[in-house]
Amino acid sequence: MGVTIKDIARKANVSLATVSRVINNKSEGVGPETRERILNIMKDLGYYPNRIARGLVTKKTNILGLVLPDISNPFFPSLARGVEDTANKYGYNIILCNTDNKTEKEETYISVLKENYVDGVIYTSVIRNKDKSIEMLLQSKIPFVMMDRSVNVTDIPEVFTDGVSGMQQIVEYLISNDHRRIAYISGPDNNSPSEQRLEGYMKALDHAGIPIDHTIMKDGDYKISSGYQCMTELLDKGEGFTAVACANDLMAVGALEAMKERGIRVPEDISITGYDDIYLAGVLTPKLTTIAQPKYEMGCLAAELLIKLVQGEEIKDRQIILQPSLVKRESVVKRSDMLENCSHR
Amino acid sequence: MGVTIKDIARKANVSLATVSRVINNKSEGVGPETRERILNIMKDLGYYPNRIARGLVTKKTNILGLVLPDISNPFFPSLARGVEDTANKYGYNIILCNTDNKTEKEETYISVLKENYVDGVIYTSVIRNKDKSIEMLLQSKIPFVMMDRSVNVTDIPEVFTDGVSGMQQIVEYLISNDHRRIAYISGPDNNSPSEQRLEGYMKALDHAGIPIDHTIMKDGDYKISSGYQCMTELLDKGEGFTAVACANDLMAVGALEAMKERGIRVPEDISITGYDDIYLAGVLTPKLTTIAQPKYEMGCLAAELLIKLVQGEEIKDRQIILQPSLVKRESVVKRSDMLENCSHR
DNA sequence: TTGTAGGCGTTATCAT
DNA sequence: ATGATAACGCCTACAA
Repeated sequence: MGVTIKDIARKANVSLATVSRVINNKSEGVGPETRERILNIMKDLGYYPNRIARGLVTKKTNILGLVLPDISNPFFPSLARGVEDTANKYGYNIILCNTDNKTEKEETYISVLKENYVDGVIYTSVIRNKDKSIEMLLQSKIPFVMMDRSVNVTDIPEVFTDGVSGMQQIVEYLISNDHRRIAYISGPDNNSPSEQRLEGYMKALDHAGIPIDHTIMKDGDYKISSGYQCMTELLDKGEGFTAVACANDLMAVGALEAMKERGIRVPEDISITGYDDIYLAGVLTPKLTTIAQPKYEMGCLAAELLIKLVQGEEIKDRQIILQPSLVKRESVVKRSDMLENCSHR
Repeated sequence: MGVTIKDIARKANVSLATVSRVINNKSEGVGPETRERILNIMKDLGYYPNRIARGLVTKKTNILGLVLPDISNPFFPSLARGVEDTANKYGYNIILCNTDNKTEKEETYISVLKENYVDGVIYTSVIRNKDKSIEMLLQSKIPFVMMDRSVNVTDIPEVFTDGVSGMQQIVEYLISNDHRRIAYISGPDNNSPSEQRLEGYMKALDHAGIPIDHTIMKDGDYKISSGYQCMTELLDKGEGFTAVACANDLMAVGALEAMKERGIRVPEDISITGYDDIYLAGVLTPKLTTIAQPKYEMGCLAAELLIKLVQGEEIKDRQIILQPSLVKRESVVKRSDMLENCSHR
């Protein structure tokens, strides 16, 4: 097939070893002139190393696995881009795997990744503590870092953003705008960010001395449709809330839709907030006030951490927690600025 | 490291060859009982094949390269998901590469992909006809299919959607709504879809006997900011157009923004159309009338085609052209329904 | 500085 | 139905 190290060795009248040395430019192991000659021949013949063969002996493939729920979910592309960019920067490539949050697919992919002898994997999984796929990863000794979701197991490297702080910030912002009855549409209960955000919501209310009212809290699943659904229920049965905090932007979109259909104006009648700051948050009407996560950066940091792990570097912090930030736009208004006598019921 | 074929051979008291046979379950080459025994031992020892070693001899890695401009551009995730899903279905994995439309990055990635001996690549590139990276691909004999963009070189397998038909459809829709002065915000000139769409625009006008007026045509680059910029110019200097067709949704977002700032109402004052039907088209206000491309399907078909190529199947159509479809929403209105005496100047 | 030779884990071609 | 054994392309002691 392609030209191999052998071809160029023959043509240069040297041994395979010598060629190999110049390929991996071992500092001083070859005479400057032979090196030159070999380099030229390599260029002439259009030689490029066979990473497969190399991998077989070095046990390194320079490939990283990136397993996440769904690349077509607007939240993940930035993360993926971040890991790809930094992986590339360090000479690694990434294999993309979509799991749809299905444990089964996760396990299958982890297996495949192992078979491919990837050097490491970046993992965004539904798993809670020690799940099977984590166990597989652990015992296979392949380095990995959890991204975006925490598994709450010490010693497992992870990078994610502080969800309780994020949600707390935005709910406190709502409170500082004089809202007291703040409804909540949560995410699914199978992942840590969702849990953290709920905790942040409760913490904010607690700090402000506002009692938790479960009648204005709904369980969503991060999808637009569930935002719509939850908002509808809230509108039908919720008692006099003036604002609603959503666990992600997508659900806010659905909620917005539900309100629009009923002629409820945002933020004049009800204020709403999202979470994630995906790209559509800024183009909605009204533009959505939300919490921005440093997505791209998270991807970069996860990759960086993983690569250090792979290369056996000594690292102090195996847990990187990023801080989210509030981005104020148009969907929240002070309670005193709300339309006076509006009843949305 | 891991347990190898050798370990299990020893434990089963058979030769490597026999084990290999059961691994690749060669139909009948092993006695049913030995097969059974070997299978069990494999399970016991937690054996999984080393694809690297296998690849070295078979020259097959079961890995496909997916090179596209930018996974964080809302247009691509669906495509990527499509190829990943079908690749996975056939037992392939994909390596993701982001090129940012930079020729240099494209070439680098093609090289890397070659070094990794991927079995094939799916390529979304800026290249026009025979560019260097295509040349590399061609001479390296690795199967590839162009996706989303056509290179206009016969014999190169490609799957894309018919851009002239798409734009023609939507402009004709505008015309059927009695619009005669239809502005156009084009895409960058370095890719075929952009060219095709422009052609579709002109064709539609031509069929309707409407003269092309370059004063209401602007060159954008597919980004939100350029939609904003072009619309601003149009508003400043364009003469009495009642509708504007954008070469993609993102630019329509920018254009919408520009109009909103000036208090121009859409579609009451001006109708607008997008192209691509990305996620946000349906959540804008007004909801954007646009052309939908079967993105996910395109990814699937591209992968399917590539895999056939890889597996040496005989294929009749090396070019798959998908048909886009008009999705009518709220951003276009009949000219007679426009606000009477409005002047947006 | 350079060459020899063994081995990485599998598959594949012969034999047996 | 099985077993030797030679590749596959490269790296790496160990020699020279």
